[in-house]
Amino acid sequence: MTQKPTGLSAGKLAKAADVNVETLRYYEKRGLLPEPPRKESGYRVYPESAVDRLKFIKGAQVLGFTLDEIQDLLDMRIDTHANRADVRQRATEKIADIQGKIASLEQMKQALEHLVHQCHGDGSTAECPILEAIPTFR
Amino acid sequence: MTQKPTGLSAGKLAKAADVNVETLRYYEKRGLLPEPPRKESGYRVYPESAVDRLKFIKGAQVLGFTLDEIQDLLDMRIDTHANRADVRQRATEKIADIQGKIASLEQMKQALEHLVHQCHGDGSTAECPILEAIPTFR
DNA sequence: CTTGACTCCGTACCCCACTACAGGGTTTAT
DNA sequence: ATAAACCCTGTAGTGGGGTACGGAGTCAAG
Repeated sequence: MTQKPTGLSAGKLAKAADVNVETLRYYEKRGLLPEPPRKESGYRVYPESAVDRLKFIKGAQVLGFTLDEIQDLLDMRIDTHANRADVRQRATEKIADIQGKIASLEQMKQALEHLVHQCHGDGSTAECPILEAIPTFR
Repeated sequence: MTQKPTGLSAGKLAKAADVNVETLRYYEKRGLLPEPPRKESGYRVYPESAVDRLKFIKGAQVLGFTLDEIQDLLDMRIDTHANRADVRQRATEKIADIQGKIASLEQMKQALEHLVHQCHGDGSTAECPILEAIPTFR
C-alpha cells in the first residue's frame, strides 16, 4: 500500500499559492509560516492549510498591511488562553484601522464615480471638473 | 506694502503635509509632484494646493496603491480633452479595483468582529474558534 | 551685517520584501 | 540506473520608496 501523500512539497505549495519557492523560506525565517515537519531527507512537508495561509498573507499585503501587521493578525489565532482580553484589544484596534481604510477607499471610489459620470461626453466641451472630487481626503 | 506670501517653501510644505523635505524632491523627480516655479535664487515656491496633493498621495499609499498607481489617479485630473473616453475607462477599472479592496477589508473586519464577540469571556474556557473565521479569503 | 536657519544639488545609503544564485543532495519517471 | 526535476543551505543582489549627507549658496531676525 502506498501512503496517500496528504502534504505538500515546497514546490507544490508555492505553485498552489502562486508564490515563489524562495518566498516560503523567507516567510519561514520571518515567522509568518510555521516551520513544517521534514522528511528524512530534510525536505519540508507542508500541510494543505498552508495554501490558505499564504493566500491570506498575499491578500492582506495588497490591502496595505505590512508583513509585521499580518503576523499580528495571524497570531491572534493562537493566543487562545492566558491573554484573551489582550487579543480582544488588539482585534478591536485592527477593526478600527480597517474601518478607516474602508472609509478612505469609499471616498476615493466616490471621487472616481463622480469623474466617470461627470465626463460622460466623448470630447469637445473640454471642461469637466475632473477629480477636484478627490479632496483633502482623510 | 509687503506682498502676502501665498506660496510655500519646501520646508513649510513638508511640515504642512508631514513628509520629509527630501521626499518632495523625490516625488518631483518621479513626476508625482509637478515642478513648482522658482524664485531668482532657485528656491522652490509651492502653491498651497500641494499640501492636499501630498496628503492624497500619502493616504493612497496606506491603502496599498503604489506610487505609479497614484500617479495614474492624479493624472486623470489632467487629461481633460482628447481621450476622455480613455479616462473613463481607466477610472472604471480603478473603481473595480477599489471595490475589490473594500470587499476584502470587509471580510477581514468581519473575521475580527467574529473573533471579538466569540471570545468575550476573560479566561478559562481556553477554547474559542479564533480566526478560523479568516478564511480562504478573496 | 552678521549668524543661524533654510535651500540647493548630487550622490550614497537604508529598509522592506523579495528573488537569484551556487554548490550540493534527493526523488522520480523512464 | 540514470537523467531530469526537485529540494536543501547560505549568501548576494534587486526594486520600491524613501532618507541622509556634504558642500555651497540664500534668507531673515536681531
